[in-house]
Amino acid sequence: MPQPHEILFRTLADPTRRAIFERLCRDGDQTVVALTARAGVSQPAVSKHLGVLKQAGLVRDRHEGRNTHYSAELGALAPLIDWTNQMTGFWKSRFDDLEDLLKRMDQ
Amino acid sequence: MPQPHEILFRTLADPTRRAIFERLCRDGDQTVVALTARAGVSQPAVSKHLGVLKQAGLVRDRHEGRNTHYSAELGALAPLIDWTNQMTGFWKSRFDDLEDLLKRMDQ
DNA sequence: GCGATCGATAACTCATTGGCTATTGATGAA
DNA sequence: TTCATCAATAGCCAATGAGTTATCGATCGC
Repeated sequence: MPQPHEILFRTLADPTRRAIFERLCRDGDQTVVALTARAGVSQPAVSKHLGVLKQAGLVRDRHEGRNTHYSAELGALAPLIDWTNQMTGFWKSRFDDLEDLLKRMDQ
Repeated sequence: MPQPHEILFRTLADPTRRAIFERLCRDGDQTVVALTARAGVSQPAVSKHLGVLKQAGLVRDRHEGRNTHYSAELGALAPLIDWTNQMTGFWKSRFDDLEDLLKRMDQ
């Protein structure tokens, strides 16, 4: 399977899609109409974005009569956090290596 | 000005570009030829990616004779970390609000 | 000085994708 | 039952952008 952060970066790169996700994080559960009202794009566009977000595991949907409620799935952000930690961690490793080297030279 | 995380998501969405950045994080300073050797794409493509990364503040370049060395600028990742913290933070806020509400109902 | 290498730019192609309108299936209200 | 609303799908279009080859200025080694 592809690295878990791959799909997250790709999914969150689009501003409209990210705005929808942010809205769900800020305000919780939302129906498609509610989201469409503020998205600045058509309802089908919103539905498509929600489909992509769902595919990435970033949202869940819950059917209630003829309404569909979407909500953010914050746990799905974990690979993103892991990735940044790893990137900054690599630097620390190299720094530690340098420290070790200097220590060894000192002896 | 555009939100600082906007350009980061857009820049890091491309796998080839992200791989170049990861390589710089892992192994530090690299010339364009060295990066091209492992990138799986042509040298002009690598140069273009480095230009985009530089525009986003994610890398710095250092000229040394006819070689150009690039290095990762980890501080540029801060807005990404802030963004994820904010998203998860929103959830906590809503949870706190709910707690407050329940408390008030309890009285 | 001369040929070779480094890295950036130009010009182009092609696939991807985000947007739209139209439509349809499903549910709720009258 | 009938009409309206919700949300997803289909089909299309235009813009974006990642890749290519060709080239060019600059620097190094001989």
